[in-house]
Amino acid sequence: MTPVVSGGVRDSINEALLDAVRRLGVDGDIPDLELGRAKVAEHGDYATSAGLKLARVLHQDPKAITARLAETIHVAEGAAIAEASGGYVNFRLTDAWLRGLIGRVQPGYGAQDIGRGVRLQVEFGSVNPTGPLHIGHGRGVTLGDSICRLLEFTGHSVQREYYVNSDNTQTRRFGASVYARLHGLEPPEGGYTGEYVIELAEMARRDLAGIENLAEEEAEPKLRMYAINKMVERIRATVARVNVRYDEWYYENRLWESGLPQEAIQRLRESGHLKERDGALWFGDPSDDEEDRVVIRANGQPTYFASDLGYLLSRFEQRGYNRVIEVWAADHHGYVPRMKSAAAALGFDPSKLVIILHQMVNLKEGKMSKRAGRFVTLDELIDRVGSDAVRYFYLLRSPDTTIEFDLELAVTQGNENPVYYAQYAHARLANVEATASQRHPHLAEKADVSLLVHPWELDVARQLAFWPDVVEDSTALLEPHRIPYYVHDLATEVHRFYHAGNAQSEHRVVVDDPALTRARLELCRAARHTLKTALDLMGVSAPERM
RNA sequence: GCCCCGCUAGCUCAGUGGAUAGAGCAUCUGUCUUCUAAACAGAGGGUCUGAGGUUCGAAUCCUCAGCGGGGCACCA
Repeated sequence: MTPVVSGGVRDSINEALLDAVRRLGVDGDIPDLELGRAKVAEHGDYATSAGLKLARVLHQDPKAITARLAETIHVAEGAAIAEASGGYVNFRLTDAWLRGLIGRVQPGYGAQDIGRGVRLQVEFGSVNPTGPLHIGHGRGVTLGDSICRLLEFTGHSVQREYYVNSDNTQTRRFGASVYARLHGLEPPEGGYTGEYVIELAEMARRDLAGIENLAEEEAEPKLRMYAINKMVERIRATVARVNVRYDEWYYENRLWESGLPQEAIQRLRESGHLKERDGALWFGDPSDDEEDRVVIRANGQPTYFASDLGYLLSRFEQRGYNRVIEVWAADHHGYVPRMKSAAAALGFDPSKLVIILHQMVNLKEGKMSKRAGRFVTLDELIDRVGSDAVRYFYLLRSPDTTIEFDLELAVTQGNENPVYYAQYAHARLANVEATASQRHPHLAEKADVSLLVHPWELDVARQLAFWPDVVEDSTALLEPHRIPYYVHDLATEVHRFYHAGNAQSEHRVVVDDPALTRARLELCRAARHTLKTALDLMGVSAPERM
């Protein structure tokens, strides 16, 4: 069982701050007091501009307010002391509390109960299964997976889903391309020309007896489903290589078989959101100024949008998720308002449909085109730089930033890759712990952490104190990229701590004094657990030796 | 034309409206007979694209402009 820690020291400080503010006589609305990390060491660890904020409300001198706040504030457990500085109140974590924290850090430290068992679905990476994943898709699957890991870590009940398109225009073209290859022909206009389509046709010839004798009308759906299943298998294997897991591969045709799109269309028709025009059926919400969208084409075929209407029913109603998070590449951003207004029209709260957009991944060499079959696949990328580096590299960037993927650089990445820096810190700690157990086989069970007095020791503990904040912020904003930056900061403190022993041997972890060794070991253990936990959230391995 | 994202050190990027804007890489200078040097210590490097505005306070919010990328289907 992972111990659940509810919030970090920042939450305690914030509570103490709010309490003190109320005692100043501020009731009702308290403005955002902006408690954040102090940027300069002399300002302590956390700082708030509460004095400046409250000056307006109280019509008093900010300095006076700040001084009174600093006097009044008592942070629980004596975790931090407050001091006034100009219009700011600064908080400094106390050495005693930092020492106490070390012993409380267990595997899974930083886990929280923000979700309180809320059932939600994260749908991510749902690329048309008409080809292998390329490096752009890699971003979506690793981002989605880490968001899931974060949500699970913070007490949400998460279902991870890949939506498999099977009945849309693209997959039909895919089926038609396989059919063409089966008969030694070039794929039709707008079809898929990659080598793998030829392979699929050959495999289908073996596996589907007599398929080449059927007319296209009959053969294409069979070939399509066959090829899609093969591609899904391959996609599944690829994402597994980067530690991405799905609970469900939800096929589009399943929607139609269970009548959900039909049901959605029926309801929207009744509520007046659908209208006929030019022989087609259109969706439009009279209350917004979005353009109308086709649901059923003039030729009678439904669009992907019809499926998506049913998919909304499937998730919000049939399967009853409280919240659905979708991770899309930014080229789909134009579809966001449509989906939101469709959700609203079907009677769901559109704010429960959270859509995360990530920017594209470009190759410096030139654009990718899936249909032309010219792309660098995710598999190739993993082959070249390794799973850990792939995940770290993707997650390092905010979703809003376009990644310019310099393949040459990625391939030659070795020591300059930040993933090694973090992993090395973990491996070092593991090694030190192994050395200690050899030199001191019978160490005391309990550590006397009061022996930890050096700044480089307490700075490791200080960094550990910040971890729950990072978890909280990453979860609230659904921004896993904050994690690698934290991991880097923690690794820095670990390396410094370790290096103190290189400079002077009495500062090593493993020394003659068993009590001192035991105390430092406790710090190593806490830091190692935290590094491991953070790397896990990224899907990056934490090696014991390198 | 309309919509979305970006513009921060030579390069790649962080930076919930707060104090003196950070990191990695690259460059330069030091540190291994040692618990792992894939490390550590230090130096240089900035008109936060530009102009207005809001605010006690703006890289951050608003408006306009520029540049780059993406999108505006009876494709997804």
